[in-house]
Amino acid sequence: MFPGSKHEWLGAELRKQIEPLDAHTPLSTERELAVRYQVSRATVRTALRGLEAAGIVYRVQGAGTFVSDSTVSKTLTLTSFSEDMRRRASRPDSRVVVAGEVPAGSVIGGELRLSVDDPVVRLVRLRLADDEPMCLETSYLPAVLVPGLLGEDLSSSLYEKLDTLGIRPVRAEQVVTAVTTEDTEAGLLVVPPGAPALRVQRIGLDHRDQPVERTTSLYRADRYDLKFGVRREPLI
Amino acid sequence: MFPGSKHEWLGAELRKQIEPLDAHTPLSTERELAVRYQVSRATVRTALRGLEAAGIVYRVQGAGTFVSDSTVSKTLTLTSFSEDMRRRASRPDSRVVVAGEVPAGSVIGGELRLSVDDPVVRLVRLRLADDEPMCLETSYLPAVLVPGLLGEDLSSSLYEKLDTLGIRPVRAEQVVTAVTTEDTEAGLLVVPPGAPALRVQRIGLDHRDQPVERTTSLYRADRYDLKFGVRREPLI
DNA sequence: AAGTGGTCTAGACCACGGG
DNA sequence: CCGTGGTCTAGACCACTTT
Repeated sequence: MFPGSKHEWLGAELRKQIEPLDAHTPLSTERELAVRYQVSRATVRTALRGLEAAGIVYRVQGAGTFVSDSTVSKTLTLTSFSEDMRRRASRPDSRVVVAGEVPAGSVIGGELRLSVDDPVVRLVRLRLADDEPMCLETSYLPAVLVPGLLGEDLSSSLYEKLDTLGIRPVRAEQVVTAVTTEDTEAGLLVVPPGAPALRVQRIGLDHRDQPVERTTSLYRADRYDLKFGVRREPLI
Repeated sequence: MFPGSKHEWLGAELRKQIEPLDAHTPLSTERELAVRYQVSRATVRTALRGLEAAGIVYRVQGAGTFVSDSTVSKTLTLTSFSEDMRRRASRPDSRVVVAGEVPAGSVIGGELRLSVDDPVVRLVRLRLADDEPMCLETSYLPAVLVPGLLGEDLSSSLYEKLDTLGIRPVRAEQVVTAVTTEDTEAGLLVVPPGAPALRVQRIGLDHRDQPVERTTSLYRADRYDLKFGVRREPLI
């Protein structure tokens, strides 16, 4: 009751109870849960839908709801490098390579829905995990949205800083490609030139579908992979 | 009313109407739609949730529901190579490189939840798009699930064949990495040895969370990228 | 203040799965 | 057959955005 809605609370509660259970263990039925937690069945279903979307349970019509066998990963969600590394039990860090304000230009301007002359903050950072170079990240942000950002310490989480400014990407569109590293990139990542890398280009959008961030991440192929779940039909 | 549920029908209906609209155009309110289509507001919300999950609309509490500006792509769903290529307006084809039955072994056995001695069908195919090599695909399937598969023409869609056998992956767990091609792979893909490639390893699961397929796809980096949308929090 | 989407209820019937 | 999750209804109140 304290923070959010009933279904959110119930979802968190069930999550805790499910944690130690083996895969394919059946949960209580929706009707039982509704009685036990003194909520309507619709609320139970909303909570379960959240767990299903998170890859924690699966449901079979006519049979029941069961604990998922998630060997690989939870459904892909939008995360920052810092969050990602902490989840992998690594210590994230970063070194700022370039930080400054430049005109958007046509490519970045188009993607962030700005004019070519509108100023954007450009930020190139080398991201480290446990002091090892992991990823070279180039971010562009509309300058009007992030006043004073360039005066701050940029070696910690950018997403946390944006959050304090009221900027919260809730959705992103990503394009993933395999590339071989150029000389300067290879030098920064401490790999031989031509070593393979995973290039992830992301446009972050806020709750009104406005672009707030455009980031290209170049990950060392030997130290990074992208794990995620997909569904045949989007969940409804 | 003909094929499925009301919310499915309504979702498809709204989808058609939304198609020509500009991004950020507001839809009718949920209450209006409920009256117009003679359904409850809950049903309208179910339909809209589907469109939201598909990246077609976004909703802002207190303001309304709006057409998404999807420059890149719809949310990632589980698709076969054939579907994927047709969506990219390319003509898919394939050449069978190897097809046979082998013992699962510890790696494949573990992933498909079989014993090391259980037989699996191994299928290596070169996938073409518009007659150009695109991807080298190695699939493993539990042999008991696919009797007679090896006697059929395997150059068309594997997923369609599986479907006729009642095998339908609804979910998959994927791991994407960047690699450089080995000599034999490079030869089949017609790229220089050492050329970059995108490696997608997938375990397909049916509606009961049972593994039914394990496929490794090696895509030419110069001809393929992976586009998808992600959300900060899973949709509920 | 008015209107929007978000949450929640109590009830009903349907489609499917298992004994 | 019975019990399961899936769909649907009609209504209510809340949190939020806009005017």
